[in-house]
Amino acid sequence: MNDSELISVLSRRGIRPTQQRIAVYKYLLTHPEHPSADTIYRALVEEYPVFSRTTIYNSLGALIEAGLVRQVNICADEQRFDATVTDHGHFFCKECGKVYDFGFDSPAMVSRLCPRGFIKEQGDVFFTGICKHCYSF
Amino acid sequence: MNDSELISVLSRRGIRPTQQRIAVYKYLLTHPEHPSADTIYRALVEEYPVFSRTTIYNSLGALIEAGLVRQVNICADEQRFDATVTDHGHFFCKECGKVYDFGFDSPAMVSRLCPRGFIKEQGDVFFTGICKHCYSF
DNA sequence: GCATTTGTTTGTATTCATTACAACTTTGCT
DNA sequence: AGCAAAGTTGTAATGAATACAAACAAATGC
Repeated sequence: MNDSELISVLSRRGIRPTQQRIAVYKYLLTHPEHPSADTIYRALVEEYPVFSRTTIYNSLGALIEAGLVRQVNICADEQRFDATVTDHGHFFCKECGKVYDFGFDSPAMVSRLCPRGFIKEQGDVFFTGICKHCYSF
Repeated sequence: MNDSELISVLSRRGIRPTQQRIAVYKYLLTHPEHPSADTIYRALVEEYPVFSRTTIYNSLGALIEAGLVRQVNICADEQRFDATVTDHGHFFCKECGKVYDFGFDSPAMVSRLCPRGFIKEQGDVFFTGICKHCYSF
């Protein structure tokens, strides 16, 4: 996705396509490893020397509000963020700290877990354990 | 579960059944609404005036290590704790803020979602939305 | 074009959950 | 009893997230 496409995506969602928001969104799109606010900040401050931590949080807030980004509550110590908003699961490796995405064979299955009468807006499946790569040792 | 039963449960899990750990565990067993560390602290300090916040965290850590308690990453701002360790889901109502537990029709279904080669230690299904009671209005 | 207002960014100060640490206490064992 | 190991306590430190006010930019009205 190039910059003009990003601008139109943000505009269509009703938020002003500022340089900072575009940079944050672009970073999330190109780094699907669920970075923390701090990770995003460290990366972007290299590229744009004047970039405030607060702006990271503000931009993430605006993007979440607009439905373009999701918050992932997978680690206890810090929030992680994810530009993939379609239903998918997360696997957190206790060993290497990475968060892996995985799809569902049948997405409807997950919705079927939701109890009757409860209106589901967002669903997440979280697993914690040892990832494929760390288990080899 | 009375105190002597609690003592034997803790002992069997390999942790010393101290008064404080028993108190924390008993609180979680009798309060299934997923309290935070602070909520537990405030409640227990009433009963046992000398009770440190650090002890709450230490006890929770020991109980989690022993597999008797689970950490629930429901809110971004604070950890919640849960003495129900069998696989179950959580529904967070945006309206009333309550966290509902729900079981699965077929628990194996959840494990089947875990990607191949990844060693699952803990699984959690988490829905956000509007609960049955808030939807009625 | 210029002034006004509205929204955004920035940097610093603050909040607050959690952790680190060292002194003290309790428990288990011989 | 006496000793070592484990647990508890309170305070201090950490660090992610938020509040806030000043500076800045962009949109609107004239």
